[in-house]
Amino acid sequence: MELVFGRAIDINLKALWELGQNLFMNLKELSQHLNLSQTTVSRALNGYPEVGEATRSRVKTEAERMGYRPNTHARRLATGRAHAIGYVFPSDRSVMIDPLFSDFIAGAADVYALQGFETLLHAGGQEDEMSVYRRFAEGGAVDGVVVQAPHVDDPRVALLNELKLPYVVHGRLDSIEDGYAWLDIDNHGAFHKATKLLTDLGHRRIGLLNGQENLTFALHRREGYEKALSDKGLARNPSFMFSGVMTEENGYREAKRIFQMKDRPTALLLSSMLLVSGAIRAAHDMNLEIGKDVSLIAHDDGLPFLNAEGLVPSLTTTTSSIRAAGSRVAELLLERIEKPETELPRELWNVDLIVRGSTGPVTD
Amino acid sequence: MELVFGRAIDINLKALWELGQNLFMNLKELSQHLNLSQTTVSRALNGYPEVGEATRSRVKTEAERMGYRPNTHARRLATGRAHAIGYVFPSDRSVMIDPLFSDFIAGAADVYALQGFETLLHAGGQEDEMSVYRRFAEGGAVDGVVVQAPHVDDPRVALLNELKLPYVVHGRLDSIEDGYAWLDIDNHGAFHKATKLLTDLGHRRIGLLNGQENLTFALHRREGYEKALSDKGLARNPSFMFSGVMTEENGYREAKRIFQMKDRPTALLLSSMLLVSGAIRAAHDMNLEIGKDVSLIAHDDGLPFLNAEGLVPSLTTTTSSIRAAGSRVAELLLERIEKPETELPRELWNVDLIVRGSTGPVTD
DNA sequence: AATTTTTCCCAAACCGCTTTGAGGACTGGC
DNA sequence: GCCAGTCCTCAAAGCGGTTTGGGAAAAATT
Repeated sequence: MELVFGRAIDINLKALWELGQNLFMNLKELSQHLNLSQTTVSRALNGYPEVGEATRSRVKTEAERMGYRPNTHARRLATGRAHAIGYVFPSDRSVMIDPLFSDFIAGAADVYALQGFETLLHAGGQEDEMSVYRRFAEGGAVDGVVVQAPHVDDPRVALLNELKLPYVVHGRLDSIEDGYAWLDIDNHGAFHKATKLLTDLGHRRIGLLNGQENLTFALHRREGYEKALSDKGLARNPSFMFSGVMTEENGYREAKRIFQMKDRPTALLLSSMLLVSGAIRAAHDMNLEIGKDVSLIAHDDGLPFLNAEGLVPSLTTTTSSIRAAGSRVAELLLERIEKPETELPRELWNVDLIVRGSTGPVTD
Repeated sequence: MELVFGRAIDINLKALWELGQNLFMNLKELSQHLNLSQTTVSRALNGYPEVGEATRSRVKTEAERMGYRPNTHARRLATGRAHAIGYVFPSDRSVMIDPLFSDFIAGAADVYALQGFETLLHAGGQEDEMSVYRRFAEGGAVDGVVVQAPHVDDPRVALLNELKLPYVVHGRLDSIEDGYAWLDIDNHGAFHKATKLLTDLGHRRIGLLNGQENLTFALHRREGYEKALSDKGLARNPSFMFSGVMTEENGYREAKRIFQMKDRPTALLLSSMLLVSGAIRAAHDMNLEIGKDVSLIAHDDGLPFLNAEGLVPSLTTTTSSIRAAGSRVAELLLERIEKPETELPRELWNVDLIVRGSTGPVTD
């Protein structure tokens, strides 16, 4: 009787043990199971040459079979590499809500996953943004960070330099191009090109619905626009311009305001497809035919759910995929982490002007 | 000569050491600096009662002054808690590009940051999605995960149960409500309500532009819609319906297709504001006045850059903030991690129908 | 056959933190 | 003056990996 009872317990314990085993097999257990040392098993799994091929394949198949996964944190502690990239969202909410960022990050996350890196997101909370970077760097939480939406004289870059945490900036600090790693699109050139197309078509009153101009990308766009105007001897008219968060609503309100002016602009530049939705609505309201009564050029970040070519009439755009930029920034950052001593990457992407149906000669 | 040389080296080493010190002060160094043991310092910083108030405040101010940050991975290894939540994006790209997700996660990330949790994003890569969950669980990379966009009989839930990794599903598995933690909005009720409003207004031909119906939220919406139709003895007409990715483009194409039918629907239900943009464009094309020639009701997830109330005419919607859902899911998940033994949360949110200007009586 | 080289494997140290179990230095009560 | 009871503090043992510095066996060289 007692024997039987004892056996029952034995079996249960065994089952329990195997359950635990399956869920959390660690290196020690695996190596015991294989009659090898932890060293050898570790080396076999990580592809070190010191271990024989026969042993390696035995270890690998057995590790696979037993469902062994090395503990992330132990590995990171031992190697000193986090295998993670951080994205810190500015506490400024207007940036956070921007769907551009999700696409930018989506492009990057793909690259990271391929390299076995994780993507760490930090948004909001009561912690100071700068302090998050500090913690990331000194706590070894990430191997690098991406700086998004830089503004003029952004303090983040100086901090990251001090912390010696690898980073890549998506955009530039005003006009400074030295001393930090960046990838940017030629916002100045794009809006210069776009404005020039309009002036060449005879437009003399051209409006601009822009993003927040404390962010450099928006600033550069305005500068490109103003440069093209002054090239033709045209004065800028502040009442034709808007700078703010790029939402459908702002697009509608501002486009409508501008369209209602006595000497209204005959053409409009828009910094985002979201502004376009609103502007088109405003044009419909006022019975303005796009491409005829009013010409439109927008910057298209290639958001997959908002297609410029599909609009009626199709939209003339300066086009540059923000998703592709996200991927490329990720690649550059991984390179910097791998070889910190190599030259700082500075990559300026040309932006194509694609002329479609929303632009036409002025018809005053 | 040699002495001087030696001194120069000394100074450099000292400077170097202090540099390293400032960047990576660890617990050992801090405790030596304070003439205390690591235990005491650790306890002082983590608020354990075994340490005197005087000592604690001395430790805290000094740690602050020296810029000490505990190493993330060491802490996680020692405590066994990752202090991180994982979000795995389905490899299906059509989901990934959805701006709804960024808002959902934005809401959550805020909550996590407040609790000192990090948000881990995994998207794409060559690794099998299920395998990512395995790694997250067995490698201890995260303390829990959020399951997004569940589809009928989603395999992820079974896997997570097996792995014993805490999770909360945003949505439900078809009609199953037991055996897993979930938060969902009443999609069935919302679209039933919306459809009923239309039938009450006299509409008898009502179209539906829906999301992908292998996802339960879309399925539930269709069921609510069909239920309301059959309540009135109306038959569903498959040619009035569309199911697919919710983009502006699809909204335009499908709305136009439907508006061009001989006996076109007099009202349209839309599953997303993105579809609305396209449908409005289609209506303009066909010179249909919204709220008069055609009634529109959309589901509004409260995307900050696409405002239903701001449209002209303002849009009748079923409204539920996806951002708020993201926050609440985060809270529930943290609770589950804290107290795994408590009852599984099941939270069904009511959805308000807000009647605005885009719906009117039928005018055949 | 003796020696060198190569191949394969191991024990132990280490990464930086938390936590256990114990001990020294104070109190206060008798 | 002695003892129990607090209050603080500490040394050491994990957590689960990687990496160093050898060492034994097998293969190659002489």
